Amino acid sequence: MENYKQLLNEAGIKPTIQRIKILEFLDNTKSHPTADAIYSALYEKVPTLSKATVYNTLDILRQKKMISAISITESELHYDMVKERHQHFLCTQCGKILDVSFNCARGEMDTVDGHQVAQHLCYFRGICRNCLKENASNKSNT
Amino acid sequence: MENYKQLLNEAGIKPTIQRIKILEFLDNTKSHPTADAIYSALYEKVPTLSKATVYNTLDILRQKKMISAISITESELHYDMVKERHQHFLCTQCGKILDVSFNCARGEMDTVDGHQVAQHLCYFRGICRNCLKENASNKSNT
DNA sequence: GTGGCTGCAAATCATTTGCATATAC
DNA sequence: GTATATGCAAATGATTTGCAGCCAC
Repeated sequence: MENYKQLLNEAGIKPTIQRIKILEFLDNTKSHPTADAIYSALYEKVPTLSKATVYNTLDILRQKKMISAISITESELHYDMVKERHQHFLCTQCGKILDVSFNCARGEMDTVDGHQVAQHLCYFRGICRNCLKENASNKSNT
Repeated sequence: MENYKQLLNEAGIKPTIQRIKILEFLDNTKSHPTADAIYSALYEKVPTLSKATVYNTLDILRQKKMISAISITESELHYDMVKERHQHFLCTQCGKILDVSFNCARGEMDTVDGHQVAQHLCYFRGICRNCLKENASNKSNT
């Protein structure tokens, strides 16, 4: 926990228990949770936590580029701790959002059609390898 | 208008005046409007139009792959008539969403990390060339 | 006539805001 | 001690839903 406190301090964010817990949670999950999922997961440990604080904290962490938002589901935002460059894959069968390693050949480009690119997002949708496997074994059982 | 009627018929969608107008509007704008913008734009021409019908129509057109939704702003969805493959650029200064021609080297790939890719979305954010130009001329005037 | 489509209003869901209280330094 | 953060509840904004009336075939 000291780690996260230090990270927040370094970013100039006052390290309250709520913020530490949210950052810690994001760092230790691969599930790309929504604000609501974060709230639900932390509510037991920090019973006074409010959703407003979760949204507020997510906004601050985003401003400081410590986390990023993923809009792949087109309904609510999912959050991810920013680490190595990676992209996201939404399985349209199980609904999971997975990290995929994919580097666009022109991923480092700084202009497209004369526009200055600051950020480049890439999303994939399809069937994840887990569902593919299950589908295959279900089929063979029939 | 006959054109759009025919398009809808071919897709197996009953061509009501509301649906024809929405499709026509999407085909004739480059602004990637939101559901609300479509409603506002058509309200004069089709005064009985309701937002429920707009949302409903957009969903149907989307199911039939005649239009696509763009979640680049992360708040509301914008809509686009599906034509040649292109990507989208959000100008963080003027807020416009522009089409950009960009083909990812691996854009045609059908798997990433073993997951079967059905759809591949790419979004860019930055400053559009128009704003860049204005910024430059404002600077030189100072 | 009947089924599907529309329009209205109410409901829902994610997110934001206002404000009084609590907390960190 | 003071500024800042939190928590609650109400507000907002996008989207969805239920349902009665309407229209096309």
